Amino acid sequence: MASSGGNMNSFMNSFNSFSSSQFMTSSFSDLLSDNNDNNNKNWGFSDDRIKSFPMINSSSSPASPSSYLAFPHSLSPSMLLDSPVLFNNSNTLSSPTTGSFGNLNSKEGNSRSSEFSFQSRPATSSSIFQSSAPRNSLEDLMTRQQQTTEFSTAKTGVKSEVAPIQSFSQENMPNNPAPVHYCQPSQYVREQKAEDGYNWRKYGQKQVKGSENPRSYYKCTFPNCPTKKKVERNLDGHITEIVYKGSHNHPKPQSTRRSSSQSIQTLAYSNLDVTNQPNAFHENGQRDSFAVTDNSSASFGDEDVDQGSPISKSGENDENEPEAKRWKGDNENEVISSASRTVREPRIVVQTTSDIDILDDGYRWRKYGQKVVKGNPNPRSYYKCTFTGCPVRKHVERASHDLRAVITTYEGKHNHDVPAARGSGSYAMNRPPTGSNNNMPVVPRPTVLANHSNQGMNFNDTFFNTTQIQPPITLQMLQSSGSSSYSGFGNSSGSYMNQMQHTNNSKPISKEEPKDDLFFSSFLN
DNA sequence: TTGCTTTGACCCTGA
DNA sequence: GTCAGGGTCAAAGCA
Repeated sequence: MASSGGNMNSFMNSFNSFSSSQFMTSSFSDLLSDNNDNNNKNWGFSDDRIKSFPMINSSSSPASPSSYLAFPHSLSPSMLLDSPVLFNNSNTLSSPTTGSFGNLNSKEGNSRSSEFSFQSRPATSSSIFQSSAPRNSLEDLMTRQQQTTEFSTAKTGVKSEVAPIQSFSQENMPNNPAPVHYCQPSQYVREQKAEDGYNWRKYGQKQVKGSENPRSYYKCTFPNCPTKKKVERNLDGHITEIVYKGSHNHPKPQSTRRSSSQSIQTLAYSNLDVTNQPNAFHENGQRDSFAVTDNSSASFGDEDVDQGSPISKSGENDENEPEAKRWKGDNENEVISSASRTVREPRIVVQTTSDIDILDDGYRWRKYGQKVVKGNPNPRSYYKCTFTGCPVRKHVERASHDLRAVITTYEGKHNHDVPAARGSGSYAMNRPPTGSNNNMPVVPRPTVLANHSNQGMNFNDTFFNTTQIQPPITLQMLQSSGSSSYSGFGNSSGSYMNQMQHTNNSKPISKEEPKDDLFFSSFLN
């Protein structure tokens, strides 16, 4: 566990290491295989593994968007669409994470194309689909990985329940020379059905208000499997967004309909989250400056998970939360559950709605109050740790400026270990999004633990000093480089990464005025 | 016959 | 209590 997260430096190094050049020179299969080696423990995100994931090239260049969008000719984005991203990292802040790039295939630039929400998942599967990745590599990968890796969609936004993913169109990517390959709608649809290896049955479709894109609802056809997903397509029939709900309670079916192309292993890049996740803490109470949370890392192979990995189990025993709640992702209770070891200090976590489910700290909480606090029209839910005698409390509220962002504040520290039911040590690190199996799509999402200096302090009587910000990155943010703290993905200033810097900063950061630069810098150091 | 999609209606939840 | 919106149900149709 300790290693799973690694420290901030290692993380950043990983990022740096994962320069575009490296990525470009490494075959996709190689990357996957490497990840596979550790998938049981680190889900591909342990220290070195991170290198395999081109999150953001911190130092060099604002990552050209193109680098994230290029796909091998043989690999159509559609193949990736349904894949439940697996980054199961456990604490995935899943979501919004997704940083998925929807509509990559949309040349016309449909309505969705204009929205790019990186949702805190800078490193997306799309990253892996560098044009350099030869088809052979991909096929190899499939063969070797045997469906162990899932690729979050490049073409669509794949997000876990909690993670809203949005589209990422070419036109939104300045200087994007890399061609985006996409298949025709028919092909797209066909492949879309099998790309994640599971069988789905459509049980509904609806026109959602505010969007011209119809939303389709699918259920996993496996008996008693609670997994569902909703898919939004634009008028052209291209998927603009996919949201997975729940987790498969069975191995991926050895479907005969899976053609070689369909069997493409999707590599899920879940949130690269390093948040106040439990994972961030070592057994001895020390915590890394940076930890990759469940959400974050790349979780690989739902099969691995389903077939005995601790992760799958953790997902199943995840409180048996009602699906509906997780699906909506608006129930703060869901937020609570991650495998954190000990809340060493109060902290504030800002994450997107989709993250709610994933913001699981491993402890059990009981809601004891709710109220609207001045300055924020959104109600603040209050929770207490249910462990007898444990003084820890936390409250959760949505940011007034962005409903997708949830601010979680911890008070005090646990005087006990993480409830066994919540998972074992590995669980802490690899635990999939709440209630979900590892197959939940999660996007890598870097998160940083803030305030090392506070370590060891007794926060029992006080609320927080640290802030963790994991705001969703939207196209708007990207486009408004000047005014937005999230502006410009790949832009050294004001990017999502910048936000990450915050949490690493030793001094408290107000949520109102995130120090983006600092946040970003932390990854570079 | 089986399995899947379509689609209008119903249910639930929140404002 | 009412309304609106999202999610789900289930009958009908299709392949």
